[in-house]
Amino acid sequence: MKFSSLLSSTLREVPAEAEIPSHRLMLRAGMMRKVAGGIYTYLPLGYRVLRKIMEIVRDEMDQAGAQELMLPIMQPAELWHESGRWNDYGDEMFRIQDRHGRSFCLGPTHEEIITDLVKNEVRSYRQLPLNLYQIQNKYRDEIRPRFGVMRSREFIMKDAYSFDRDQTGLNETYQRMFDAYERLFARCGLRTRAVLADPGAIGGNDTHEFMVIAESGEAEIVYCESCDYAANVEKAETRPPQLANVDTGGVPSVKDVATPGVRTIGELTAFLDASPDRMIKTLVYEADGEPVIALVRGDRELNEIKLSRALGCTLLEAASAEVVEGVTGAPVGFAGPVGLKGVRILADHEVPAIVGGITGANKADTHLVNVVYGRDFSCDEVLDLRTAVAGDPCPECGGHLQTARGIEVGQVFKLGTKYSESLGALYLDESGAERPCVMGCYGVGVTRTMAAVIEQNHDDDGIVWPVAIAPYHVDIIVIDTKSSEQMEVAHDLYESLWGAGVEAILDDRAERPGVKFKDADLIGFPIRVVVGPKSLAEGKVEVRIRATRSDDQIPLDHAVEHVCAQLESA
RNA sequence: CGGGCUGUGGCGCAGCUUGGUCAGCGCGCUUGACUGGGGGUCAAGAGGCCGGGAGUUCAAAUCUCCCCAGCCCGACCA
Repeated sequence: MKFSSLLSSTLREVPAEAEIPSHRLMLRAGMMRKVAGGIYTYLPLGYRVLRKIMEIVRDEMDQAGAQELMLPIMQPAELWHESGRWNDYGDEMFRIQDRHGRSFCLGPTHEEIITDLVKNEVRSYRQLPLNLYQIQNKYRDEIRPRFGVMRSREFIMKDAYSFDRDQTGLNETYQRMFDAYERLFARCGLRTRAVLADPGAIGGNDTHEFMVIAESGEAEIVYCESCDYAANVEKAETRPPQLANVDTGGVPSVKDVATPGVRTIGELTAFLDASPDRMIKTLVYEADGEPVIALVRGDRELNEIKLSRALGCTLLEAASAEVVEGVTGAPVGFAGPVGLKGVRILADHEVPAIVGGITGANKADTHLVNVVYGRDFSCDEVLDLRTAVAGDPCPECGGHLQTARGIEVGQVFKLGTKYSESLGALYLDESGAERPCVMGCYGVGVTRTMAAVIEQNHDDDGIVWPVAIAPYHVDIIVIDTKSSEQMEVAHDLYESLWGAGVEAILDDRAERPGVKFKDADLIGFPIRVVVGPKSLAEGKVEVRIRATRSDDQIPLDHAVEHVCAQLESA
């Protein structure tokens, strides 16, 4: 490829909308262009990177025993009605109608389609296990697309679905896919960490997310400094406190305190000069339309995912002011558990350990002090409801938990039989009994992986591509394109490199050297070979490694060999 | 969807408060010259229904209303 004919213009200035390094660099280096919010065109250089990632993914999937196929993007609504997700999936699904008014969606994921396929194709236990995957565009109408390709409305995803005879089979498949994911991301040049996660809307039980630790990550994870425990904060468990050590015997009886206009924990802390860990934060929610109350210690955050799992509800939202007033009889800001009737109350396991608590009195401008769990109020359930924070004890080993931000590049799920049962993916076992397939599903965000690689591999000058997914391995820069000698040497080198299996691009543009150097750094080719008068006078070319910025003068007849060796060792 | 903000040549922006030399700057692009090892210099150019519509006015990029698009902060998720 000659640079002069490549469709790629680098930008000197950063487009205003780009916030994070990967987004800025993908635009500046001419990897992609925005078409609309969360929708991008991939230019030739960017698409070469994506193709390489996809090839690595294919290779690992094939080795893990998965078979590639291609499912439709446009999917009939009927299948989604069968699984119940036409309604459950909500506004995030793009829905369209054909000329007859029949409803379809643009696939946000493909459990329905694949399960329907297996239902029709698989009859016998002899056909199992089966692991099927595809690499395709996915469509999700994100509330807020952002960070370029990190959260976009159209993105490339590898999705795999496994069908096993039983849980044991699924466990084996899951482990095989887990291992394949670790290899696949490593081959892309990423350092990832697998963390426990919440299954969310897709359903199922066990699930791990593959996280790239990065400042710009949207997910927060906790990990233990002493053991292997790592989890998304959505999921991360907290240890219950030692209630045996709690003595509430000496607490005087409950008392009203006038707190005019004091509504928030912060205001209350200041007003009463009391520490927030003595407050009982009382939150009113609506779970599938039913009001419920959740209690956490004043200095803690309620984890809504834990709460909705505990309640088994699909829609959980903070209650409106009217509902709060209806439930508590007081304006927002003065809710408390004492004396509340006719509403389900769930408390975080730290709440019973609060000695002499402070909470709302369910009366305007009034709070209660000296509140004790068991004596002054009770709950329907006491369980883990709060969000884990740095410094918490590890739920596995009791060690110290740390927090970090991560970009989720992949996820593996044990789905179980949710979809095979609702969609009828059944098989006959050895004894002739009909049984549902036990399913797993496995996703890799291909476009997001590309961005994550840039987040982990860039410097002030631009991208530093790992060799495995670089758009080209080598950029050959001709200093003076009017010099026929330099052009000839560069062309020969170009041909020899391709002959040796090295992907080279020849920068034959009539630009000044500085422009070419800047572009080479920005685009991030792993190796740059400069053909210029200085070295050529000694029969040499200059070989520079992007990652280390090290320069070597190499005799012309050793150049190909040297470059190959450098690529090998990188 | 709520809150904050922005839309002016491909990109980054000024102009708007106080309507009238107001169609401007830098980068990029084209042509030529000089240059030639880290985004060079000079000269000459091309390129804009000032996001769209309606209004106010003698006069609108500038004021008013509506709409659209985008960005940031929050509630959803790979």
